Amino acid sequence: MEQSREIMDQERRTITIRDVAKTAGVSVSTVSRVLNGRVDVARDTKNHILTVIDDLGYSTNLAARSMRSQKKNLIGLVMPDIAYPYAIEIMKGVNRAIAESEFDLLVYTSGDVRKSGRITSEQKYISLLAKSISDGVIVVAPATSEFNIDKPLVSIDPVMSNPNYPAVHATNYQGALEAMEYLIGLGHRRIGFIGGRVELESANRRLMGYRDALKQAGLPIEDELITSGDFTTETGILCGRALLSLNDRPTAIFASNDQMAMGVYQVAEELGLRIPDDLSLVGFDNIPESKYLGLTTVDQFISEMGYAATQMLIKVINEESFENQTFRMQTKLVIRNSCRSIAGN
Amino acid sequence: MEQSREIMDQERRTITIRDVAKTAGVSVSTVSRVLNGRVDVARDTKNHILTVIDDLGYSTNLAARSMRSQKKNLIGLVMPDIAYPYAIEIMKGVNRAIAESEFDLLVYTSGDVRKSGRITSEQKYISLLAKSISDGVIVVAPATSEFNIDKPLVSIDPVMSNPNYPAVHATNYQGALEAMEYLIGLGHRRIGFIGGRVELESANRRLMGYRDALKQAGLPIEDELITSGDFTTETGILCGRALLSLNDRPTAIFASNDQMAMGVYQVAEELGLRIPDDLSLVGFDNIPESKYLGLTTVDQFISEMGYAATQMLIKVINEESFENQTFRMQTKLVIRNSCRSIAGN
DNA sequence: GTGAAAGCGCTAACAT
DNA sequence: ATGTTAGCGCTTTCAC
Repeated sequence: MEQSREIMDQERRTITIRDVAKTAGVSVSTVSRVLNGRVDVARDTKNHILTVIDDLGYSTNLAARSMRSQKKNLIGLVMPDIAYPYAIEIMKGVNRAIAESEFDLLVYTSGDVRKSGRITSEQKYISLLAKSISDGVIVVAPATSEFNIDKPLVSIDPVMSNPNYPAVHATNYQGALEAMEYLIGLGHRRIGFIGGRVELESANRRLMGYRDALKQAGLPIEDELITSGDFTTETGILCGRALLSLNDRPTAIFASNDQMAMGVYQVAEELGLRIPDDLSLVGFDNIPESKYLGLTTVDQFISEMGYAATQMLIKVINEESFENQTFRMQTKLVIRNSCRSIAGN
Repeated sequence: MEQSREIMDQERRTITIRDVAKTAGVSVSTVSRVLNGRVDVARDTKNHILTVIDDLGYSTNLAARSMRSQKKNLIGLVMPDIAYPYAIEIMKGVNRAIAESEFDLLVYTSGDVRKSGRITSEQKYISLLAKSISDGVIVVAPATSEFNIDKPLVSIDPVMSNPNYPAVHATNYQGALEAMEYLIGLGHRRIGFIGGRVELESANRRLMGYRDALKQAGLPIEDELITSGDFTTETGILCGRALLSLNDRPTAIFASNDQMAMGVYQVAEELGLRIPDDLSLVGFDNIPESKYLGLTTVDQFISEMGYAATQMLIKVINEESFENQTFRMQTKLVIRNSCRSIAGN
């Protein structure tokens, strides 16, 4: 009985470096040296300690370690939500860069954008939180743009165009412009637009591209053709319905992301409109799903952005330079499903 | 100059609870009390401290906090890789449960299964590592099955069927059996099989389902019809090629996950075989991609498994009971593309 | 209601 | 080559 309780206690308690030291009959620092691969430890001592570590099933307490040492070989990725296609693509790219590196990855999320509001300046909180245990952080489209810069930070698609830290974003304006020029070139005169959340720099630049393309072509900018969603398929449906139920229905729609374009796709189907034939539809983002629908889209190489951001961050970490550089991913129009030409109408 | 250097220094240094205390003219413990929402702090003091915190842009160092306190409101998800469909589905489910809870999520990955081998018992390392900063951990298909149980742990699709911690897995055997019965019911007599990594319990149970279904139907089990991949599309292609180039080509193929089934799909296309008509193809997992190909598949509700695992973990954390329960997700055959019936041949 | 002091598990000087 | 010691930033008794 005595013994079994002893075992219970032993099982419950966390095994620390001190337990290892005691069992091995050495000091804590020697164990620490072995743990951190220092060379100044006798072979025998080292082997013995390794055995004890294995026997006891000891493993480092990351929290304690990161409090003391600088290099953690860990990169943090902070996202408000990890379940939408954009986030997933980012993660794929980050993941690839991580796999090629000596770093491991810690993705931090509160699971839902809306939950972020709970605690005052949650965004700041989670960012710092991740920083406290990692060597640097990648932040995706943060709600706030202010950070305590005591650790390297790279931002993907930041709210502001010139933040005071390195950033990666796509050539949103250029991409939208090209998409519009493509549609206009096909003869479209009434082109609907579905925008994204207005507080985002990227969303605004896509809208600017839409407007400028029309202007350049000498076409009118009509308010009824400009709708706005929040990048989800649901709002794509809503906006699609609004646009397609106009008296003078647009002959083409440019959605500022693919998820919303997919919503339009659905609405068009409901209304009996076939997508390349009855309505020209272009999206933005090129998420995997859009391939299956044959969507024409502006590829901003999301996963490459994640990859680039990670590489930038690693570079900054290793060189300890906080240089404020911006990487612009070139967008590209992917015509999978050539839109209907109505030239001559 | 003096001043600017001072500012620099200030910017670089991390702002700690002591800075807040000093600025606010109170003790560290009072600040800590406010931070943790204790009630025994005077309103005025509290408000003042809150202001200072905001001014200084202070935020808690997670590492330090988790060293001292028990409740961290953080759940860890440990995965070898986060970029393949299965992992993504798990994450979606976990994410949903997290969004509904008071917990936040920390996903830990080394980015690549292969990298895991680098450090001795890396798997144990990362698991403990995540545990040291979270209240509990969800582990997905770990290479090893031993863990130090000092924190709640739930495993999804563990290697062993009866681990000594709560686990979630699908009814793999039953699912495979049903898929096979479906194909056999359509009259198929030569059904190819593509298995998964043999060290995984789930893969073996799917193979057992295949074998038993054949046995029950009085059909021979032929070695040349049984191939094995590693759950990637590439190996699906390899196995598909092998099976479809047999002299006596199978009329149906059951792949033990959808990614491999997609590989077969590709091979079939290359060979000019149309999928429902010339070859019956069933997968397993029901990842989003399979919807677009119209794949018939065994749905194991992956994301629900992530959801269930998270809920189980939260329950265990809150009740502090380490009960060893197993949750079995019922699989379901999803016939999207009814396979060719050859009854009567 | 608030402060002083003890430590969580670890690493990094500084000793020896 | 190894041990001793001083903290990292925080929470938590225990005093007052």
